[in-house]
Amino acid sequence: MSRFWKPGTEKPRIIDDEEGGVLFYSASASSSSGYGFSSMEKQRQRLPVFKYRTAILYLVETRATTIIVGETGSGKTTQIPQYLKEAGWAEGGRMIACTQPRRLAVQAVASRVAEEMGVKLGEEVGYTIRFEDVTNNDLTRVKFLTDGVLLREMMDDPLLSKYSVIMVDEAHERSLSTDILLGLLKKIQRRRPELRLIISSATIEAKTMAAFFSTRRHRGPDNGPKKEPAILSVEGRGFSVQIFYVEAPIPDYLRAAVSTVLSIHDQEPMGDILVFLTGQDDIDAAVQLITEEAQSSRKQGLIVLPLYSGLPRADQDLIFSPTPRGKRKVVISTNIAETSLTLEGIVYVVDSGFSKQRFYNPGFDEHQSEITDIENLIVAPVSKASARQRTGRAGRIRPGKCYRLYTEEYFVKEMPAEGIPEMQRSNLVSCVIQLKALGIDNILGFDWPASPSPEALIRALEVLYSLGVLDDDAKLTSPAGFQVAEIPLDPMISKMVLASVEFGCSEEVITIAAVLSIQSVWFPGRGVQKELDEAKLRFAAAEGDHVTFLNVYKGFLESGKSSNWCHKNFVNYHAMKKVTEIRLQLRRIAQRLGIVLKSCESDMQAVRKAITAGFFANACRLEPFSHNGLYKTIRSSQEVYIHPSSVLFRVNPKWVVFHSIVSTDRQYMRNVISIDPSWLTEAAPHFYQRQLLNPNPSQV
DNA sequence: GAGCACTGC
Repeated sequence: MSRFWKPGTEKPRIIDDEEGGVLFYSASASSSSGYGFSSMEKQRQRLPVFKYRTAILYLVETRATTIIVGETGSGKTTQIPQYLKEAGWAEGGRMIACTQPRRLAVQAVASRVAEEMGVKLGEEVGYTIRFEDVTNNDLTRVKFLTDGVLLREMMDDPLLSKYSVIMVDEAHERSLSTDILLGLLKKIQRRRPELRLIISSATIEAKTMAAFFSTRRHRGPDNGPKKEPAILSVEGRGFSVQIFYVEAPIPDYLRAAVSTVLSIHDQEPMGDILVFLTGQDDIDAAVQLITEEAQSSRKQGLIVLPLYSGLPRADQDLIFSPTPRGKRKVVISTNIAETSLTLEGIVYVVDSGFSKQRFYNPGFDEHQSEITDIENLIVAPVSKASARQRTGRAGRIRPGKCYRLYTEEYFVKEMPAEGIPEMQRSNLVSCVIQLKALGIDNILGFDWPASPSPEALIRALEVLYSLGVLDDDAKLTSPAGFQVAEIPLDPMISKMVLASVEFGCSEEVITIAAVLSIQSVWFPGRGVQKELDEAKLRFAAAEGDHVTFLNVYKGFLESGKSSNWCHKNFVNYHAMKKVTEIRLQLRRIAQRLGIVLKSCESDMQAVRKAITAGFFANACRLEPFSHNGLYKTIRSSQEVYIHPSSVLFRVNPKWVVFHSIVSTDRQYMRNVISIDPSWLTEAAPHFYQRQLLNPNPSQV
């Protein structure tokens, strides 16, 4: 392999900070390496990361793990994989991998890199995301993929042996799959000392990450790479953003945001405004208030647009249309604009300091009044890291301004430095089964970048045990456990799919599984509620929502997958296309697993039994003499109601199972199907004892 | 008769 620093040039300078074996590297100010003359090369050399090229390659060669802290615009994501390739890390049939948390980013980065390298996408440079594998086994040397896909690859190749370097990008986001991946990569490193890791993060939290990867206690052979990770900091290329705080805490961030927008419009030069609020309700209200205020005070030139993921596609696209001359665009957004979408042309950011965050309470205390074992969405303060990210959105085209709707004292003294990793805020059922499938037996002792609570892990193990996926020794059962792990769905849905074989309705249940893994089959939008309700009635099935989905899917197929048909029936065309994609993938996996694909035609009892086999833990009984539709869960007697969007709303069958709960002032069951209670004991005799089911037989 | 931050396989 070639050497990475040029012979005769100065060796990279390394400064030891004497803390935990972590090294900081400081690049010499200029880089004189004259290489490449094309304009593409010149563009590449102008990126901030370029002057660290030698340093990065030096560290990757000498260290098992290198942590790169880089702000946006540093060029690290597109350049580092190319540096590695140029330095020979993809020689001898080996590959360089670079992971991203999101599909769109994978596609965008891969095509950019292919373009810079002057190769056809899918050959030397390729990418893999769910449903799309644009790689070539013989040719691809640099591969971009989502971290979820890399995790799946580990099921076939647990040591990821074809990769010489794996770069995990956006690690600061601490997503569930990034954290699982990091934990597993650390394990792989012990077995494969030649494997190099690059962890790329936007925040200084890098030190925590370095501590995680530091393995000085287990000294390896002296000839291998040094085990202590190095941290290298690469500056970004954003413009400066001036930050303003409120002087005293404000009671109502919605109104404060509205008035801030109006005064920016009054007093500041042209430039678009991005406002971060928490959710659809706040955003729609703010859009209306700003529009009204602007009209009543005859302010001209404001284009106010909402932005959240539930918005119809066409409305989302409005955000990207260029602002007409003399106008000012105001985008009111959830934190979708913090990471997933980048808006160009933003000069002003207004940050409420809040976002909706998922929290999970595994709930073992039976006396607590709040509902447990449910993921909840709660409005909570953001972290400093998020606040900085939001601020940075104002400095992409020229120096900008950021208005924080909280005090500087709050920011400095009270705002947490980092958000809580998703691992510590989620139900871990999927996560645990993935580790089990990779042969990690001691889940409680697994070395996580951020340990989840033992309660959450135990709860996940319990659920998997009750599904028959884990045995008494907490090992995957065969074949059910291995099959459930192989199916890329929530384990309860996967179990439902497996059970459908015995009831002869796998074709129908696979459709239901696909629908349950997307947001909604219905077209979003509150303005057309009445029409949507009427449209739903055309498909409504007495059995419940799952059978209703089958009717929608059937109609969609009979229309020839027509977008026009969807439009007429208030069905979301993009969602239905995704359903057909997921369905195809599931059919392929089912065939590989030897699952018999069979339709039960109109036998909906078979379908309901299969659903019960996966979701028996979500069984509920209507309270006797209940006049307002109060149900109680069988497992823990928690009070729940059927959501008004369900076709079973006000129908209130005696026994139901639900797919999920939305928790507001009440707990609402979403996607509900009526069942016969005897199916519960058939599906999970160990879980339901007969006496629990029939405390009062006369009322059943 | 009510309300869904955001990803991903």
